[in-house]
This record gives sequence, C-alpha cells and structure tokens, in this order.
Amino acid sequence: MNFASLDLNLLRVFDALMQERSVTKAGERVGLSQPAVSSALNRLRHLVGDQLFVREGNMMVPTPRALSLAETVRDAMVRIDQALTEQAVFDPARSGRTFRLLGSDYFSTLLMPQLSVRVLAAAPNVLLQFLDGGPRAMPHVLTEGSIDLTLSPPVDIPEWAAFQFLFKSRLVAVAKAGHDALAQAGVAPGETMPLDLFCALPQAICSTDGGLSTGLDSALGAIGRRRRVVLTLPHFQAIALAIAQGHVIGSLPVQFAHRVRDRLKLDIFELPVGFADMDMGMYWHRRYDRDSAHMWLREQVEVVLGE
DNA sequence: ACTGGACCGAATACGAGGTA
DNA sequence: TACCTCGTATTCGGTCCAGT
Repeated sequence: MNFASLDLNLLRVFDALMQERSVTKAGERVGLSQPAVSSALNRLRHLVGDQLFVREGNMMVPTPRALSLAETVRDAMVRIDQALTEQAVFDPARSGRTFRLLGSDYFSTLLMPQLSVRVLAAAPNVLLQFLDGGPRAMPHVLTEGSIDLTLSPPVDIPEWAAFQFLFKSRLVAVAKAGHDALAQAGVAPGETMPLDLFCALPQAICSTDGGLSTGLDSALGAIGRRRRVVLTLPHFQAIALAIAQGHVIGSLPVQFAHRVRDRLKLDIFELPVGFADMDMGMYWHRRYDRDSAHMWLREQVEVVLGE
C-alpha cells in the first residue's frame, strides 16, 4: 500500500459502496457513472491488495478487510466534510439540516411533540425525523451515521459512543380509571397496588421481541412471586390503549403514564415490589462531539426533557 | 505538441433471481 | 426449463485536462 499514490476520491467511492452495497447506486451517490465506480474499485483493490467487495446476487458484499476499514474511512469522511463545511457557529435560522433521532415510542411521545415545537420555531428549515428502534439497533445506526442521536436506557456502549444522562425513570402500575377489582379492594390512585392483586390481574407488557420476562419479573421472582402476563405489545402507546380497555393492567414509565393518564382515563399506582429507577439518556458517535449543529440539537433535547 | 490518467457512453458478456 | 430483467465487469473509442 503506497499512501502517496492514494487518490482520496477512491475513499469516497469506498464509503459510498459500504453504504449502498451497489456499484451503480454508489456511483449515483458520488456523482460517477457505474463504469467509473467499477474502475475506482479496481484501483482501490490493487492499492489495498484485497477484493474489498465480492458480488453475491445483486449485492456487493464487503470482505472482512473492507469491514475493518469501513469505520475509519467513514470517520475520515465525516471529519473532512465537517472541516470543509462547518460554520463557526451553527445558525438554526438558516440551516436546512436533517436531524434524525432513534428510540422507542416512549421518547417519541415524551420528547418529540415539544422538541419539534422548540426546534422548528428556531430552525424552520430543519427536517426532524424520529425513527422507531430499540437499543439493539444503536451501534449500527450510529456507526454508519444514519442517526444523530439515540435515546434509551443504559446499554453496553462501544468506546466510540458518548452518553449523556437525561433523567431518571421509574415504573408505575397503571389500570383503567375506576378499575372494578381495585375499587373493590379500596385501593385509591397514587397508593401502592396490593401485591396479590398485582400478580392476579391479567397484564400487558411491553416487549419488542415477544419475550415474556422483564426486569420487573425478575424482581417479582426474587420474592417468589409471578405476575399473569396475557398480552405483549411492542409499543408503550399500545400498552396504554390496551389498559384503557379495562381487561388488562400494566406497568409504564412514570413520565409516560402521566402524559397519557387524562386522555385515556387511567389511574396510576405505585408498584408493590422494589424496582430500581432507570437512567435515561442519549447516545451519539464521538465524531459529533464538537459538531456545532449536533451540540445545538443535544442542547434542545436536554432542555425539553429537563422541563 | 505530446503524454498519461481519468472519465464518459456504448456495447457486450455474464451471473443471479424471478416468473411463466 | 426457458426467458426476462437487473446489475456488475470489461472493453473500446473518444474527450478533457494537467503536467512536461
């Protein structure tokens, strides 16, 4: 590998190929024709001494060598782009940037309505997008640069990811307002739901993969108890709507429960079992640490959730 | 003016996948 | 199985441009 003979445009082609997995689409992305990309790929292959991409059906699949280079090249591309285009201070009023956030519907409900008001008031030409996804998707989307921020409880973070704590969240038990069994037991909203009743009443739980056991079930198991799960749903909104029907109860993050309580006519109770609060926060790739637009976005999220 | 490198469009070959 | 479509790889003849 002779670095002096390296044409940096080849890295643009490589980066586009990593993202598109197609010579034709990579060409469209970087403004070259398909043969030009093919030729560039060939020159890069000779430089690196590796095939880099091999064809599998209609896809160009990266080799292990290409995968090992991808992160470094992507990082370099972003840094060069920032160096060439970055303004001294991000100007929200003039920016046409797209900000993409990823998280569960917990955050899209809790954060996005207010965040969109705040962001679009200051930056009317900005496009704000919130994508549905759990913590598992986090490393991939942050590495490839398709997402600016992910919002989630703590996860095992790679060393290239930055984390900022936003708020603590705890679970509360939720039932339809005036739930018969709870009324008969004389339990008022705000009080602790009796353990026997909590375990006996049919429950809906939030689970994106159909799993039937959560941290709360582990806490119950530790005291030799078990609850009756009859429904799993992938979104907290759906859990709340199901609870509003009256045939199930459930547990929701306290901030989320308060947000939907009045509209859906729900009652909120304390859980009958000790369960540790969760630290909610945002993650981003460290390459954006000093990106002024990204810093501005993080500030807006922090302010909205602080309120 | 010449040379070399990079690109283009067009043509062609070939492989993979979908479909009748 | 044959055929079609789509996409990649390669070649060819040509243009453009920078360097000598």
